[in-house]
Amino acid sequence: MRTHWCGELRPAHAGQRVAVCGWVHRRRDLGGLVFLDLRDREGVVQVVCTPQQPAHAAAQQVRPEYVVRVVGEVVIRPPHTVNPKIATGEVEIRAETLEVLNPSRTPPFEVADGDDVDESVRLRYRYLDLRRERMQRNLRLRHRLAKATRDFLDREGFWEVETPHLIRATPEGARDFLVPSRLHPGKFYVLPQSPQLLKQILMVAGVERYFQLARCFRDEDLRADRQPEFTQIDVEMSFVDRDDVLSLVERLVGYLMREALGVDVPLPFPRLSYRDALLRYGTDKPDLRYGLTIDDVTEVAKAAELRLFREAEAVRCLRIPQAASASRREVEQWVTLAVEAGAPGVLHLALQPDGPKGPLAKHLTDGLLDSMRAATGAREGDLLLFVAAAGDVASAALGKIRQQVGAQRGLAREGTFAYAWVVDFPLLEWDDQEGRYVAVHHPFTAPVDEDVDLLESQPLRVRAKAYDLVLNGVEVAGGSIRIHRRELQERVFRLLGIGPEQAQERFGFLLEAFQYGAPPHGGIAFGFDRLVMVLAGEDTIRDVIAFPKTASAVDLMMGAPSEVDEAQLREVHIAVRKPAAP
RNA sequence: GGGGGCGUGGUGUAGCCAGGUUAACACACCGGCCUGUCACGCCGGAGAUCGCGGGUUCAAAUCCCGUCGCUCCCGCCA
Repeated sequence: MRTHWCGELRPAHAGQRVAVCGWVHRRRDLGGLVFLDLRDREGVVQVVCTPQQPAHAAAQQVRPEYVVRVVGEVVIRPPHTVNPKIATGEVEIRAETLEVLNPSRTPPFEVADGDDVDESVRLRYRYLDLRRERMQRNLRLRHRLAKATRDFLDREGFWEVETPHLIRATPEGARDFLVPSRLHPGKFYVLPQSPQLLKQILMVAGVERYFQLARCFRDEDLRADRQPEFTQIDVEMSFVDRDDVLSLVERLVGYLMREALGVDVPLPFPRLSYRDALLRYGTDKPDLRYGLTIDDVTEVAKAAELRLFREAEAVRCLRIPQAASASRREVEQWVTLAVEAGAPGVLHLALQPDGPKGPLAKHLTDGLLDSMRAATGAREGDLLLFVAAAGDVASAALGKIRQQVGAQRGLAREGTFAYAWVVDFPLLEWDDQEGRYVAVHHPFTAPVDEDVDLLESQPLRVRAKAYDLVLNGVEVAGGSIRIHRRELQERVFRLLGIGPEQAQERFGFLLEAFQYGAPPHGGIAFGFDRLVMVLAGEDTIRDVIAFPKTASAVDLMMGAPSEVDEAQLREVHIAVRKPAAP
C-alpha cells in the first residue's frame, strides 16, 4: 500500500515514484494549486496537487484527519520554497492520484497544532490525542526504553518471567483490587500490587536472575505520578549484595540514557544516606540538579542571645545565594511554605553589603555572625533562612523552600538528569495509628549486618539494606537485599507484631519455600511510568501512558468503571450493596 | 475523607471582583475568490439556554447555597 513513510523522504529520494499513506495534517487550497501536509507516524511531508493531475479534484474534497493514499513523484523543492521547519522540507510529492481511504468527522480539537486542550477532552478522544506529535514522541520513547531494558538485561543473563495477575491477597501495603471467583463462591483473587513475593520465590526456584516489565495494581487515591495500574521494571538477583544490585542498575540506566536519549550520565551515581538526605535537603528524594543545601547550626545558634535558638531541639539553616535583596513578598511566600510544612516559624537574615538585616540581626554578635558564615559558607549578598524545631521538621520545612527556590530560579533545568542513590534507610518506623512498628520498605528487607544486634534493644536505629534511586527529585526505583534466613525473618516479624500463626497465614507459602534452600538475594523495582515521565520532560505519568485514568480513576474513553449485567453478577456470586443515598 | 484551582459556541480564552448592550476575541467549521503555500491570504456565514439544580433581585455568565466533572495537594500509596 505504501512504499515509504511520509517522514522519511529526503532529497535522496528525488525522482522516485512513491506511495505514501497517512492523515491529512493541514490543507492549503490556493485555488488552482492545493497543498496538503500528509502525516504518518514518522513525520509530515508536503504534497502538491496541480490541476493537470486527478489528485487535484480529490484534494478539494479532503479535510483534516481524512485518511488518504497519495501516489506521486518526489521532487526537490524550488529553493525559495524550502521549509526548514520540517525534516522533509527540502522535498515535496507531486501527486498523481489521491485516494481517500476514509473520511473523518471534524475532530473535537486540532490534531495538527500542539495547543493545550482540556485533559478530559483529550482523554475522551484519546485516539486523537495520541495522534499528536508530543504523545507520539512519548509513546516512542517509552517503547525504546522498554526495548533497551530487555536488550540490556538479556545480555546480563536475566530471564523475563511472567507472574500471575490473579493472586492471593496478602495483607499489609496498599488496598487490593478484588476479582471474584466464579468457581469458588465467596472467594476472591486480588491483582498484584507488585510481583514482590513471586520474584523472591523465583530466586528459591533457581532462576537466579529475573526481570519483568510487570503491571501492578493498587486501589489507592491517584496523583499526578500515581495511577491505579502502572508498570514496574522488576528485577531480582541471587548471590548478590547491595553493591552488586546498585552497580547493575547504574549500568542499566547508563545504557537506557544512551540508547533512548543519546545522553551520557556519569557513573557511578552519588550516594546519600537517608539521614543526610533529610538533613541536607529536607526530603528522602532530593533534586540534585542544583545545590542549595541545608546546614545544621544547632550548636552555633546556642551562642545567640535568643531563647528560641538556645532552647531549640535543632536549628537548621538554608542558604540562598544572592537572595539578600529578595522582596518581602517573596520571603513571606517562602515562610508560608515552611509553616505549612510544620515549621513554627522562619527567621531570615539578609547579608546586605551594609551589614546583616532582618529580625535576627540584632541578636547576633560579630563572633556569632562569623561562626554562622563558617557553618553555612554564607557570603555577602546571601539570604539565610532559619527554622528552630525538631530536626526533621526544620529540615523538611526548609526543604520545601529549597524546592520552590529551585523551581523559581530555573535551577532545575529541563533536559538535565541528576541521579542519586539514597541508602541506609531505617528498617522500621513507628506507626501511631496501628500502635506498632511497621517496615519502611517491606517485611522481608534485611537489616544492615552491624545493626542486627540492635534489633531488640534499639529497633528504630537499625538500618536496612534498602536503596532508592532518585532522579530529579522523583523516586524512580527502590529495592533491597532480602532476608533469606528463617531465624532473622522471625525476629523481624516479632518486631512487626506478626506472630508465628499470623506469619504462616499471610506468607506461609513464602516461608515454606524459604525452608528449601533460599539463596541470598535482592533486587529492585523501577516505577517505569515515572522514569519515562521524567525523561520525556512531562509533569504527569498520564502523558506517558496510552490510556490513563482520571484523578477519580475513571477511563473517559471506555467509560470504565461501569455497571454490569445482573447475570454477570449472579455468576460470580456478587450482590451489590450501594452506599445509602444522602 | 479533607483543602485549593478551574468549568462561557467544536477548541482555547475575555467578560464575573463592582448584576443591566444583540455575551466579545482567536483558532476550528461552512460558502466564495485565489498557481508556491507551509499557522496561506482575502470576503462572507453559521454556531453558546455561560456544567447542572435551586435561591436573592425589577434584572444573574456575574451574588448566595447545593451538586457534578476535570485538576493539584494532604490523608492514603509495606
